[in-house]
Amino acid sequence: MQQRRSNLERTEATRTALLQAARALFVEKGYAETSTPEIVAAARVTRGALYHHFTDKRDLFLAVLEREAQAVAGETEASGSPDLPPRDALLHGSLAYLNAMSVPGRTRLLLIEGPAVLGPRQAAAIDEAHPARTLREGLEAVAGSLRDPFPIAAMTALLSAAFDRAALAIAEGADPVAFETAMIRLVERVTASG
Amino acid sequence: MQQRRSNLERTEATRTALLQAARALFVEKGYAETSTPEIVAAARVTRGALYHHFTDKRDLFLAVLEREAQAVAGETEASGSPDLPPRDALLHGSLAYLNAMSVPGRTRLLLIEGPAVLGPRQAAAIDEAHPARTLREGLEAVAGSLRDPFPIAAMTALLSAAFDRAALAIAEGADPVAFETAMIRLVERVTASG
DNA sequence: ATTATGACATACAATCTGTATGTTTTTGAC
DNA sequence: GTCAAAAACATACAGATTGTATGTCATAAT
Repeated sequence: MQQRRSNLERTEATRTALLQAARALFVEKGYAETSTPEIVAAARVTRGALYHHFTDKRDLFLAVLEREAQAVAGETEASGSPDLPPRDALLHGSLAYLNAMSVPGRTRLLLIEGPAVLGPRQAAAIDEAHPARTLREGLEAVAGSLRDPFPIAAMTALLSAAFDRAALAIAEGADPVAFETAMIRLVERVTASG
Repeated sequence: MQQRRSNLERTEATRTALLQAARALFVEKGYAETSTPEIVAAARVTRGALYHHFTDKRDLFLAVLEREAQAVAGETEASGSPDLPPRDALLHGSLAYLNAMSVPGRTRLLLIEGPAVLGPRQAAAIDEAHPARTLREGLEAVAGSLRDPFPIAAMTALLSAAFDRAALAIAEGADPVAFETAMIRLVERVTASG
């Protein structure tokens, strides 16, 4: 009755089953309120499998997060419009990011649970891997044409936080248009040459 | 050998002992990694006392948070400078807030653990009780003199998020001046009439 | 075919949380 | 001042959770 699957296939199958089940539960109930017995039950595996593939619950959570962050990166990048003037590219990317973050559960995982479970440092590192880095590069691209410059790294962090709050608010049911408008306004004002 | 303390004194004493011990441990190790046996040991009480005064661990955490939020409110308000023009008052209050948030542990409690433990909704409610409300009122005060208006509620949320990130970054060791500069720049640009 | 390795499965020890049930102070009436 | 009621604890306990240790079975390597 055995399927005669290769080890690679077995690993792949149980890992993704665990990641999907864990993601759903972490989104629904949060990290702390989700138990490993629940996760393995949903994934139809045993705890032995979990602890074979991940060092602990936190490690599983980290894997879920990295996967999610990569999905965000992919989706925003996919919406990339090449050969736009820097400032327009920045504004365009802003909306793409908010759109990518509107996938259910994403804000809770990346913006709420992540920092608490992994600590602000590691969470910031994950953010810096793409969203924050992209934003910073966008700001650098327009900074050249500004009269009085500003601390780019700091401003990147501040705008990044604003983006995240906008995503969070939209996910919580706030009016998307209002937040998109406010966010665009913010970026426009900051990057205005005047 | 009994001290013959009144019930009010007893309650007050153990409650503050618990709140102080809990605060220190929550700051040091986070909410999840702090156990109630640890807390009561540090406070020199028993778990019975804890569960007599608070319904559960989360309730104790909530009490710690509200205390901390009130301290922030008090400190920023104390630095209040009456009869300043609205825009100057806003800028002045901005720095006061960042200053108040620089008390060790405050960012971790209010900005990291809080949202994760209580959920973004309740955490936002605590924020709205003073910092966000103050900011919104400040924005409303200057909004009148702006050419094209913006969604004030949304903009309040975004700037509030930026403030919090600045506070967090400074607490993590980033250059305070850079972040204060960037933050002031942000507020100035948004509230600029042009 | 046989052995080694990877992929699990099961059992266990240590904790932790919340509750239930005692015990000791205070308090309030008499 | 005495005594009952209530508040303020203290102790014991049940249930659940985490990580580990150990055992088993499928796959891979020789």
